[in-house]
Amino acid sequence: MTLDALPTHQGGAEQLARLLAQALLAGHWQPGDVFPRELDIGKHFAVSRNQVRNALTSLTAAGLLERTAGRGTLVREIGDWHLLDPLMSEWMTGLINLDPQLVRAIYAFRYSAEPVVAGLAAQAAQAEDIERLESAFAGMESSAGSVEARAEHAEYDVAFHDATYRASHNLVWRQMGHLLRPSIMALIHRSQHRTDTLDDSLARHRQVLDAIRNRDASGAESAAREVLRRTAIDLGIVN
Amino acid sequence: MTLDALPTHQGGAEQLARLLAQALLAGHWQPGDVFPRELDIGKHFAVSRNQVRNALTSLTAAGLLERTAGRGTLVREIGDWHLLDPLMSEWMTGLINLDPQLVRAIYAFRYSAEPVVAGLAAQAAQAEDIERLESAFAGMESSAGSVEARAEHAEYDVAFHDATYRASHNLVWRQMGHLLRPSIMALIHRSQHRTDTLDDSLARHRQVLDAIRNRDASGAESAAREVLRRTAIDLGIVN
DNA sequence: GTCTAGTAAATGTCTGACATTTCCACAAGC
DNA sequence: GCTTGTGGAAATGTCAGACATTTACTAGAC
Repeated sequence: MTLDALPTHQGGAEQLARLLAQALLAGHWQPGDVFPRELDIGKHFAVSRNQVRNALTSLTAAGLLERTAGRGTLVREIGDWHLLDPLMSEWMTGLINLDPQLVRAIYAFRYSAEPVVAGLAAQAAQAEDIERLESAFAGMESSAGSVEARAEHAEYDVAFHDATYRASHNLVWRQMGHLLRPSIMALIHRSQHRTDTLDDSLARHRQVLDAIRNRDASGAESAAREVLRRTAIDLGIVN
Repeated sequence: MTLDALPTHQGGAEQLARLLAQALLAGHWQPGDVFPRELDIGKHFAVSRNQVRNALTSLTAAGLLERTAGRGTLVREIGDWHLLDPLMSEWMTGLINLDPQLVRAIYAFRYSAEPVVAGLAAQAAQAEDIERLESAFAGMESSAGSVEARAEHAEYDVAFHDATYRASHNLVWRQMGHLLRPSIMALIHRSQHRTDTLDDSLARHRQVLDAIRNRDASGAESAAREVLRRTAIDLGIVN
């Protein structure tokens, strides 16, 4: 794999890191491949060696690359990637072609975790948390009708789940929710929402909201599970 | 807070990053405080500005610091820390004086998550997973008697929990377990194990192992909950 | 008083040189 | 023939200095 296939670069080291990372996430290089040298990258994108090094430092920190003085830069295998690294999370945003294996793993995680989180939220939610959930749900409702508002609907959907994690009032879960944002977005974009299934999805979200509002922990748990069952159907994981 | 209270530094930028990060994790600086300037740090530890910048880049990536050209470096509040960053995980290893707020948050997360993980493990565990759990438990048993084997016992304890996460056969949970390693270690070191409580802890771990071996998901869930109740008592969170 | 220009101080960036590590080839010695 | 050592090439790692950019503060003009 050469650099020629990549789009032209514009901006600082962060942009360059994002560009290279997404190329790696899309599988443009195979694990074990040697990555281009610093000087070549710098020459190709017309940036200083400093910028290249800063970018490569990020990719290395995320477990995508392995660098050794004298040998060069190697591409690591998927199992070594730091999926929960915030940088990864950022790079995955807007990336639609996720590995199917990864999609299933993330779904399975959410199916096991999110009911618990919803239960915690029902216990710990405060007024502002309820407000966030309500406004996200209202956004989902208002953007449910039209087809062109699909992106907007996805935003509100993600906001709803994020608000749920946040309402648990646990530092770790909250971060988890933040990190899962792009994954959830990818799942939503993969799931084909027809209008009838959309109504069903809305109804299930509403039950989560109501249960949290009523401080009904076990109700929130089962409602969250129902939301994810709906997601599974839309994803084609089950029928 | 000045730099004078910190131990002397020896090694590269990673060592320096670790040193500064641990000082931050221990709460030596308050959120909002200004962090020492690059040149001062370099002078104090007798390292080049480059090393300092590399170290500070890591701390910034982990959400510990916020740097702005012209203003300087500020310490961010605990809610902004990237607790799930692998770097954090590394820095927390061997650190016994964790922020109490952090200890409670991590414990609360484990109390909500680990039962679910144990349940998944009971469903998905394969022969090698059971083996890992068994050998970890055997190590815990053999090192339970003597006082001098306390560090060894902690190792096996951590290995047991790690094996549980791994047995869930979910990529995300597995990484989660890996990231939680140092936190779990810190929790174990904080908990004062007397010999009588240690027997109790062992018995509860055994129940988790048995439930997973018998593919008893709900049994594993409640057993894992019991293990964490024991931990809570040892931590002094509850009586 | 208020706005503005200027100045100091901090982080960000570029550049070139040098250090260190690794691999490879080639030759010497047993 | 096999090992061993030695040297050079190539890659990343480190350093030092100058310069750029951003920010906050201050002094002065009006």
